[in-house]
Amino acid sequence: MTEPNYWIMKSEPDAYSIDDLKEEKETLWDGIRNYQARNFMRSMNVGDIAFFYHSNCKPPGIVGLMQVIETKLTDPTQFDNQSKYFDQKSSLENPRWDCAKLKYLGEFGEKLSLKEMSDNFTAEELLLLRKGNRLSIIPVKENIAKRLYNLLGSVK
DNA sequence: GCCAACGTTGGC
DNA sequence: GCCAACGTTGGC
Repeated sequence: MTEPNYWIMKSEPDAYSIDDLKEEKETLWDGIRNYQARNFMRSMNVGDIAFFYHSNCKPPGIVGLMQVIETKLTDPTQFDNQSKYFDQKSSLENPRWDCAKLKYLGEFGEKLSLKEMSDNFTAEELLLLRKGNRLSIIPVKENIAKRLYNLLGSVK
């Protein structure tokens, strides 16, 4: 077994929160409509670890941990014209968007807020962790993941 | 509401 | 391919 890759995956808790995932146990991470984020998701492997980040809330920060359990799945919402993620330019023969399936691993005792992250990482590292706000999926190097673990403690 | 830091679109 | 205009994300 090779070492897992680490990721930060963002979601607005109003749309989908760690509590939702805890209840469902696993979820299809669909609705990604940014090519760079999609490509990151395509490079995920089963067994990879993802930090669940709550965005657009007070305070924003990392709240829990997930694991990739399935990859290279077609995102069904692109074909659903009732969905806000419907993509007219995508076709069944040549789907444009795909997604991964994630399972719940646990919740951290305390949220690691963006403020605390900025206190513990250099500006350059923080930029990598946030990608200028725009990406909902971000790769995390192993040494950074270890430091996040140290700040977060273990999941419950 | 403001702003930074992008991505996307479309005319040329 | 260039570039202006516009859209999006998300913190503050």
